[in-house]
Parts: sequence; C-alpha cells; structure tokens
Amino acid sequence: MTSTAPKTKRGTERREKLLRSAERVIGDKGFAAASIADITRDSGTALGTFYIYFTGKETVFRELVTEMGTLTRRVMTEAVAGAPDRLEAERRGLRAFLAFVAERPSLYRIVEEARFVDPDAYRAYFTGFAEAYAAQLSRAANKGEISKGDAEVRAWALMGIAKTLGDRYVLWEDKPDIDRIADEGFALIRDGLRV
Amino acid sequence: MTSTAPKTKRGTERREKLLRSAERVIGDKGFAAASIADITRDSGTALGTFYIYFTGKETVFRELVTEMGTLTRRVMTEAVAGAPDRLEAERRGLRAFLAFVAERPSLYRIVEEARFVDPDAYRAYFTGFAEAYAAQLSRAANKGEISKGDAEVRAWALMGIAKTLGDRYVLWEDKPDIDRIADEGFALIRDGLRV
DNA sequence: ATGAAACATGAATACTGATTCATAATTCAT
DNA sequence: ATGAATTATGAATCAGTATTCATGTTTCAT
Repeated sequence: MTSTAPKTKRGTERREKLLRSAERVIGDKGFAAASIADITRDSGTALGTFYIYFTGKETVFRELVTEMGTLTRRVMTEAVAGAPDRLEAERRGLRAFLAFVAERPSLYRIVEEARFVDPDAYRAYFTGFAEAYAAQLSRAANKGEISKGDAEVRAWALMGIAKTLGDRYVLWEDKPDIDRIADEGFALIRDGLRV
Repeated sequence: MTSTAPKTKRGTERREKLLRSAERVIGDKGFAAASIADITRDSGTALGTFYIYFTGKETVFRELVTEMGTLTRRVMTEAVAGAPDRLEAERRGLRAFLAFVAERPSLYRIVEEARFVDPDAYRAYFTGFAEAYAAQLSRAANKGEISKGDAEVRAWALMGIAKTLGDRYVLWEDKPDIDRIADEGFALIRDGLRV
C-alpha cells in the first residue's frame, strides 16, 4: 500500500525522516499548500527521493492518518487503564486526549483534514474509535457505573466534546491550561446542565 | 470585498445563481477539487462570467462561510425564541441545528472546510457564535435554570456535540432520525453520565 | 574486497486549472 | 429609440507543482 518497506538501515531512516517532515509540513500548511518539495527540503533530501518511499502525496497523508489512529488508541487505552470506574475513566481520557493534542498538534490537524482529503480514512478512523468507545459505555451502564442511554450517540457526542475542546483550547491557545479545561469539560459530562 | 454589487436585475440573478452553484459544487467535491469551470458549468454560464462577480475562488468561499454564519444565527435564534427555560432552549436548539444541517448539507460542509481553507473566517465564525452562546449560558446559570460552570468551556463543548452529531448522523446517514438523535443528545446534555 | 541490489539526485516533463482579456451582446436611463 | 454602462463569452495565457527518469552513489551479503 505504501510502496515496499526499505531494506536498508539508511532506507528505514530516510523513510522515517520523510514521514516526520510530512507530518510537520502538512500539519502546518495543510494538505493542499504543502508541496512535496517542501517536505523533501524539510527533511534534507532530494525531491525524487520522496517517490522511492511513497507512491504520492495522498499516500503519506493516509499513512499519517493511520499512524494517528494507532497512537490515539494506545494513548487512550493507557490513560484509562486502571481507572476504578467509567466516570473516572472519562475524566482521565479527556485529559489524556487534550495532552496528546498538545503534544502532536500536527498529527491531530492532519486527522481532521482527512475528512476532506481522504473521507474514507477519516470515517474508518472515527467509526472504529466510536465502536470501541460505545462498547465501553454500554458495559459501564450495565454495571450501573453510569446512567442508561444510547451508547453510540453518547460516544459520538463525547468525542465531539473532546475534539472541539482540543481545537479551541489546545490548538488556538499558546499556553493551554489543559487541567482546567479537562475539569470543566468533565463536570459537564458527568452532571449535565441540570441544576 | 466581493467585488462590487451588480447594477442590473440580470446581474443580480447571475450572481445569485453562481453563488448557489458554488455552494453545491464546493460542498460536494470540496474546495480543492471544485474548479471554477465546474461552478460555471453547473450554473450555465461562461467561465469568464464568474470573474465579473467574484475576485476568485477563495472569495466565493468566504462569502458562503459568512452566509452560513448569518443563516445559522437566524435559525438558532428563531428556534430558541419562546423557550420557557434554558434546558428547553438547548433541546430545541440541538434539534433545529440538526435539521438545518439536513437542509443545507453543502453549506455546513463548507463551514467545516473553512478551518483549512480560510482559518480566519472559520475562527471568526465560531468565536462569535460561542460568545453569544456563553452569554446565554451565563444568564441561565444566574437565573438558576442550569447549574453553575464555566460558560465558555460549556459553550464550546455543547457546540462540539452538535457538530459531531451533525457529521455522524445527518451527513453520513441517508434517512437520519433527527428527533431521536436530538433527544439522546439532549439527555446527555441535561443529565450527564452520572447515575 | 566486490558487484548486484538499494538508494539518491534534481533537471526535465506533464498536466491541471486559475485568471485574463479582447470582443460581442444586453440593459436601461434618458 | 438610443448609446453609455453593464454584463457575457471562451480561447489564450500563466503559474505551480506532482511525478518521472536517466545517471550516479552507497550498502551489504558473499
């Protein structure tokens, strides 16, 4: 799918370097404005080298989306592991997500842009995530840790909160106060608006 | 900003026709893939005619974003007017928003793509909206209609829910059951996950 | 140590589509 | 009814950049 794997140490390193440059450049200027020349310049290689490792611009892009998928799942799983109940898991998960956005803003922007550049990849990414999320919520509801409700709709709504807070407070802010945002967001998730 | 206003009945009509074609085509294929030729073809005019009414591709785009801003505010204001309290306003607002997305999916997609095509317009759009929203939440909290909490963070979180549910259930679904989604979403907004 | 396979290079190619412009048709105030 | 202003046309121009490829260089299994 992404051409063949390198067979040399040098090759492996070059490929990785190009991938990181692609993340930086595309995340920075956006898919359309980012040129292959930008990417190879950033990584200190010749223009043609890019095509040794990737079939084209969309290919790197897709690979970055996939990478983000893997990473996010890992981060979230680790963050939530060991939480005593679902509510605590939600709190930790939200915080971890915001922290991850702060750490890899480019990767996060790329996933969001995938909605327009590669809708299928985008859909696959979030559908997969939502399924796992909904399953957790279902289980928690059955155990009585949270109230009953449509797990799928809830999963998407909760992902929406995380995404939007990430956009607004992590990407748009210079020194985001992640703990505060996560706390406020979690309060809403737990209690709703009701008095 | 968007070149000068037409001075003829014919001119006004052509401009409007082009704007609607731009909405359809850009909303459909996305900004990058939509060509001016696509737009003029869709509207049954010659290629050059486009440039009589708009300075360029980004200009129509920006105008569509602005239009969406105006429309959304109007729709939401009307939907919420006359609600007995804030919670009921939230319920009606969410439903109205989802219905609006169903009615003008292209316009909605365009606003979301603005994040990448014209970040400033995107930011202006949502910041303005969020400010008004937060003000309403603050007022409601003071009146005791909803619990206390950071109104700004809440506004963004609630917008996030609406946006994501709109994406998932209105744009991705053939026959979205808007009432059901709105009800489920509202239940979460009102009560949270807590038992 | 060596040569076949892998990798690196960047100038040249190819293509797409935005924008311009000279020319023609239409509108509408007088 | 008329002509100056407005609008319509689409072929030609222009620009940018993705991708290829012929030519070196480097790696590494033997």
